[in-house]
Amino acid sequence: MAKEVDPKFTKPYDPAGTEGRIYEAWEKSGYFNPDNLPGERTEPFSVVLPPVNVTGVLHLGHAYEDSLQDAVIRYARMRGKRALFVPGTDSAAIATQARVEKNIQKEEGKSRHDLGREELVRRITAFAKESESTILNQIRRMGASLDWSRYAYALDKARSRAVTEAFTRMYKAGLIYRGYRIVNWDPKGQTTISDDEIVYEERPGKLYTFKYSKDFPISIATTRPETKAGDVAVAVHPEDPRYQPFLGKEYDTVFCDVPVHLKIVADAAVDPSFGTGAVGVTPAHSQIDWEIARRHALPTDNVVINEYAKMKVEGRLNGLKAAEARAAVVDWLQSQGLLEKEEDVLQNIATAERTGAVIEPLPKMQWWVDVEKPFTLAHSSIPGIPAGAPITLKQLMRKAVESGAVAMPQEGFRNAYFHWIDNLRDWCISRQIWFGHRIPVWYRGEEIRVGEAPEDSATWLQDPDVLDTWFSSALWTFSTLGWPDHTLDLGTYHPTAFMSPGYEILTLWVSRMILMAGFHLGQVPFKTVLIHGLVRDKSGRKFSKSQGNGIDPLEMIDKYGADALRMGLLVGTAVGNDIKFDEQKVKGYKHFANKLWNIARFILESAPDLPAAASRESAPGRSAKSYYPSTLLPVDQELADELDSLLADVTKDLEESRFYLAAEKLYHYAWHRLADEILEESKQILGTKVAPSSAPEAGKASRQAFLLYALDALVKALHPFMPFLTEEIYQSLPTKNAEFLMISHWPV
RNA sequence: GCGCUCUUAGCUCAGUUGGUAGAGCAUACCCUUCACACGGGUAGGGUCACAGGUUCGAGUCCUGUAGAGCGCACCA
Repeated sequence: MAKEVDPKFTKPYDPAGTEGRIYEAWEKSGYFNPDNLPGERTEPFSVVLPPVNVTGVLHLGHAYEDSLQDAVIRYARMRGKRALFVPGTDSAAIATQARVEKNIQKEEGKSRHDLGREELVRRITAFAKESESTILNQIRRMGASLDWSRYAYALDKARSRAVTEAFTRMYKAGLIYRGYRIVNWDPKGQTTISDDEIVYEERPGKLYTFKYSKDFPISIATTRPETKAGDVAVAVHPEDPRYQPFLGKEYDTVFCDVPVHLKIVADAAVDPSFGTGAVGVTPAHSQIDWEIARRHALPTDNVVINEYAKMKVEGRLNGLKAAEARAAVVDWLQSQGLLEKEEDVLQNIATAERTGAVIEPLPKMQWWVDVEKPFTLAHSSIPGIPAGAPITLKQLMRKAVESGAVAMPQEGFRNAYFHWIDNLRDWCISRQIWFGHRIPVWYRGEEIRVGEAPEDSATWLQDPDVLDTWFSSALWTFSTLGWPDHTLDLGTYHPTAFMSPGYEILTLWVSRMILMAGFHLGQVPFKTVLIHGLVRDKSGRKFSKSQGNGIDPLEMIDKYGADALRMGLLVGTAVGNDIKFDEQKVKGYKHFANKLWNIARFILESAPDLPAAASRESAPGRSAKSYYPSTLLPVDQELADELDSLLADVTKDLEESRFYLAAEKLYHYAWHRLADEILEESKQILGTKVAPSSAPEAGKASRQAFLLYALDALVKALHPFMPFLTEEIYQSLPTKNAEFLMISHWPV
């Protein structure tokens, strides 16, 4: 009685032999591009892939992000929407340049200055190009249904134009300005970085208490004695009784060969309980001191440390590295009998995220985005931000989320976001590196031009700096859709529907996309943002090259298949929490893939010739009842109802972003309900090779009809999670009536 | 210092609006039976961190405590 089925089902499911073939067929079909999707699709649904750095290879974090967003896109596509998933890569300016520079230094012993700007940029571009194709193919292997015809790269022509335009508009609105201010200087990377690119590290240090000279009346405490050569004042709390007599007095002394002039000032920023309650004010090498100096009209240009973190002063300290200078100053203090105390303390050291170097605050002329300056929007679709009413970028970023225009369903992340905004200062956007979007500003004497290159460009000098890589990334949701042109894509797909970035870039990227989309379009960049966690190793450590605990997603795919990897990453992990990656889990879902494969085999083997009704495409809103109105017996009708209610449940989970639950429920039903119970019971009804059934024909037909329906529905509902396997089964289903499962209708 | 997240079976984690605790892996025993040994069956294993409270009823809500992780600020 067993029917002959496709012989492929007689062997275990073979992901390696299936996935590549299927992805190629999908890609060739053109259905990744919503313009080609069949049927009437009016509702757009777009997701822009967080651009992947061209330096890298695919890691599990990408794999997770791809799985999550691809599941969302595939679900939307099956719901009949114009589903667009836009692929892209980022130049990751500092990271990429640092990496190539390191290679060149190692292999050729040359620095970037030996090569020159043009040659270095040429080399980095070549490296990026090579890296790009590697990573794009890796993303394909995850099964991500990206529309490759809309591929964008951060440094391509269209994106460069968007960057220039964005910069120009913000400059004209007075939101971008050039200013001489204290910045976070990375002595290793030789560039400024923004506050958000700083990583604080706790390190043991020493707190020294001393006097500048024998005659100086006040002792001060510092962890950086070497900077004291640059002091211009001593600040105390205005109400500190100990120092009232000295307020306003000025002193001249020579500190370790360096003449210093010190004024005693009162400033509320000083904590009277810390150290001696008196602060040596070093405006050129401390953010806080800079601000104190500004408040008291003290000189701010007393630079004693240069860009290489070396001393630049008169006398014995000159040319010493900061650490050496510190020792020298301490020696000198001791020899003069000025050192009063030396205590061990734990301090938070600011280091550069990319290079790990200790940040040296320095005053520099840089470009900034003003987050406090009011401006008005010509158009706005963001609730609470009317066009024409003055607003600041800070307020805009807050309102967009507060009003729900950007739905950020996780309360914890919403709070973190608001907290960040409250502490936000102007954003330093210029970087002293060569790879990236060069600042679109030209100088000729006192003249300044912003925007496209002037025609007589030979007489102008372009600003040598490039923009923070996050500046162009911040435009990504709309620069990928054709902005600044008013393209059809931009009108159709922006704001995008959904995005799921990691929490580590909530402030670096998510917030700035909201800023840019708000300013340039009066829109939000996405309607829903679901922040996800970090993929860690089994014991909770971050994956890192130096620790050697990296896991290559491609190796997992080779071993278990992309479907299994996707399930292993998605199931049982609440979005937002960190994921401890467990290979055993992936292995488990490989077994599940095979289980489903065999469920399909069983049902197809025992399937009759297809009842006419079953071949109908499942129009939205149709339940199993409407498929087989005359053939289902009550017992099977009950099974169908049970399945339908599960499908409704799963659909609700997907609508509310509980992917991990939806997938798990389907898994559980398929294995422990359908296979373990219903199929076993069905053997009695349908008969087996050795034990023919004695059940009446009507009972058989009814059960067969249900089983076909169940298989059809399961394969569809699992498709967002396990796209390859389900597509491969679908291609053999008698109920198949679309070219691909990918474009068939969701079973509810 | 301010804030966030987590604490559920040996391990990794689910548990959506409160209704008698779940999965995978691991463990023990049995079964190569006819969709699948990438399988089937059976079993053991949890006072849901702790202490209060709200409720007819709390893993789920509230308050507090402890531990772990993270973010922000301070860091003279």
